[in-house]
Amino acid sequence: MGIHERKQREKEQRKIEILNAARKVFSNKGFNTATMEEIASEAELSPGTLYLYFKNKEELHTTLSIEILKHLTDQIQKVVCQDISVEEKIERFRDVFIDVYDYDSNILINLFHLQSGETLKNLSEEVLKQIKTHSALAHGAIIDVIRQGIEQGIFIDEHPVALADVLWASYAGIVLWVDSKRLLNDQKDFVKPTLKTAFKIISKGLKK
Amino acid sequence: MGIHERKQREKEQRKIEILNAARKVFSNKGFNTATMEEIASEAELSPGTLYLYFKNKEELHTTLSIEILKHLTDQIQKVVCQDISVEEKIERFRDVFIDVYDYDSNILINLFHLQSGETLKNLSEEVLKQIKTHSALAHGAIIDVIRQGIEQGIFIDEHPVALADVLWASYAGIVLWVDSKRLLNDQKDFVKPTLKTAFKIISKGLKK
Amino acid sequence: MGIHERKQREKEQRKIEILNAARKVFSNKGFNTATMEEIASEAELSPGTLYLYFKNKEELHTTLSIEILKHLTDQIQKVVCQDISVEEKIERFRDVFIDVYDYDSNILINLFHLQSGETLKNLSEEVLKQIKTHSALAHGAIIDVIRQGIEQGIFIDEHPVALADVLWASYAGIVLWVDSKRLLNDQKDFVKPTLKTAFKIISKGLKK
Amino acid sequence: MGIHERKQREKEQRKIEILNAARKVFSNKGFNTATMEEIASEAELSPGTLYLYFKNKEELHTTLSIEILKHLTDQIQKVVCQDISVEEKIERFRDVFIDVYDYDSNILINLFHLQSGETLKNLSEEVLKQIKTHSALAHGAIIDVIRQGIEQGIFIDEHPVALADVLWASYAGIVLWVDSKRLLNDQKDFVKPTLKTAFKIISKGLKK
DNA sequence: TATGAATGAGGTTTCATTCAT
DNA sequence: TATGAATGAAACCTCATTCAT
Repeated sequence: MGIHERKQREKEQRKIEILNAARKVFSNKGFNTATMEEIASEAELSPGTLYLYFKNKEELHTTLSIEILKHLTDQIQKVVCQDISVEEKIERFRDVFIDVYDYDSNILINLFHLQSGETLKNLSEEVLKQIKTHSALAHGAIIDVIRQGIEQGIFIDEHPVALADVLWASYAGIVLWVDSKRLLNDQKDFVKPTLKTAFKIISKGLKK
Repeated sequence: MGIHERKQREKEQRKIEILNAARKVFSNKGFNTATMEEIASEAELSPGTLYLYFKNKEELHTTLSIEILKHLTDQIQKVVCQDISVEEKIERFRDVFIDVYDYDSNILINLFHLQSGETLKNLSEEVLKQIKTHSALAHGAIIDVIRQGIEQGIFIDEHPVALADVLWASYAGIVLWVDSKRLLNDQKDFVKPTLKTAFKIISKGLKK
Repeated sequence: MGIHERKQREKEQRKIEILNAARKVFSNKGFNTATMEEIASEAELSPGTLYLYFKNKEELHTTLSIEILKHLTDQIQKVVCQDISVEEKIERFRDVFIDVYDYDSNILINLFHLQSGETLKNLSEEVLKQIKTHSALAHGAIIDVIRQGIEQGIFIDEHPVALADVLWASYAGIVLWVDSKRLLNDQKDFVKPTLKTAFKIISKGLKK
Repeated sequence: MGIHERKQREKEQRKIEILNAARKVFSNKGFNTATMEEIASEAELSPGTLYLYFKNKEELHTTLSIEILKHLTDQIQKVVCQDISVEEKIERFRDVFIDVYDYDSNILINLFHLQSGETLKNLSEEVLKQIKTHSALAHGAIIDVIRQGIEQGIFIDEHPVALADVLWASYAGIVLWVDSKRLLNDQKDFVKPTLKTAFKIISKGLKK
């Protein structure tokens, strides 16, 4: 490995460290309450260093959010390609959400906050476009599966986009909700069971 | 009516005007981006006056949120007392949400934001307690209805609290979701149909 | 005088105080080295207060500069309207410069710095337009007088705009120069004589 | 040539490269707006390297300015030694200014900015002394020529220092002025004619 | 009670300078 | 000698809150 390559890799590593620190602090405090100094301190760097890797606070936050959205989209698209039944795919969607929540619960929270109106208003047009694009991919995948279910006569005969919205939004709502309950009650272990119950109910509701 | 009473009433009236202004601004901008000056201007008052009625920005915001929570709780409790079947009650819950969203969509958005972890972390213990209390009432009402459904053998045999969580969280998630789509796409009219579809699916999923 | 009027006047007064403080500090340190805190301190105000009267540092500085430019333009235009000979008008121009320098030497220094390329680059289009407009008025007045001189066969037969440029630029250069000598040598009293000599030479050079 | 000598020469060469880059950037942006990183990038070096050759940003800038001043002084002194009439010497002064402006217009601009009060205030005592010394040489040369003119009865009978000041300051003012007009109007070609007209006027004004 | 000018703490961001490699 | 990532001090600016009127 050449010296240039090594440096490049170190730089990437540093960027990841900053993103990790930022994810932690943003998740704990939210965009406005989090401070760059706190993120720097969490990353064991000085404030100025953050600006070598990200143009400003907003870009740091958005990079984080888009990264999250990409990750989820990838996982969902993988499910669609699998050679399994429609019902199993819906179950895999559930597993994707639960896996991602397990891996880093902040990921999902952050994503769903991004998609709430309040946050959307402060983003640049260009970033909004990226989010729309990636969201469209994820939802497109879900819609495809639901459409298959309707065509096969398994699911109720509604507009597939509306059904996909319900599916996605319910997941999102449940994740936000159980997370806030976790915070309020300092309990941690009822998230997964609740998610499973939720999915079961919604999947069942989708069927004819 | 004595002069003291009249003064008291005027004071209450002024407080309501401030809350109305604050609700508008907080809903448009979010807690951090909204400024006290903006709220004062919306209420056609000076910034200083706000502090005669509310200790600080946080208290103003929280008063608002609790008021919203109370309103929803009231409506839900009214449903529970009605002499109708379990299934009809679930349908009424849906109508309550839709009515409240119709009356002021920001009310619901605000409430669900309040219940997301981000906002919760910045509240005082005392306020958290109030929120917990009122939430408990609303959820208790929903849980009761679901428990009845289970006892009557109509609903699936799961823990009623989990089912209530799913119900509530799905509603919340769907409201946030459709609201963000509304903001992104400048469309307004698909909120109610989507909500109805969502309720239909979830209610159906609850049944045996 | 009504209470509103009095408040308005106080506000104007405060604005003038800030401009005075700013003029002092900017003249001492230059735009970049001067700090808002220093200006605030000079005005016996807190930093935040400055922003109640001026949008930002740049606007404060530019307000100052345009004020200066306006003042000079006014004085020059008054000379043009007087019923005196061309040669006397040129002499009056000299007196205007000397008077303004006498009244507040920083005024002229600031103005000529504004017109140096370095400063111009950092201004907004709108402000540049204002400067161009006011400059055009002042130069227009000077050009008119010179044109009269040429028409009357008193001045050399060159393009009046070029002659006006020379006149103006020489004044500016001499003011900057003697001011820097004043700073370097801590002498004060050779400014006015030098200015007079300069004007005499240039006026003489203009003549046939 | 020994290895030590060669190294020394390389070092000098590198220093000149840095000065060239710095001249370009300072001229474009001014002292405060220019950044060391930009200068380094222009010189195709890393920021750290600049500090091997110059103690800090200030010293880099001042070295540049003094170099410029030296250059102009050299040219002017050469004129003084020539075996030509007083009037021709004054004309040569004009040519020196025009040549230097032609060679690198930024040189003159930079020099005259250095001599404006704003810049002077931020310099160390030692550097000020150097500037004073070199300025004195240039002005001394000009004063000598003017004194000759007075002694020969060609020039008006004023204090030669004042006349030299007028000459120098007018040159400086005109260069700054036409340069700012060039920037404002994106015209390039009226500098030299204006300078020539200016010199003609001032030279004529100097004569009896 | 109502005002609104003033405050000043605290946040984001820049950039001259350093130092380990 | 050369690098360039990292530093951290210091600047601009905002806005919740106060207080004299």
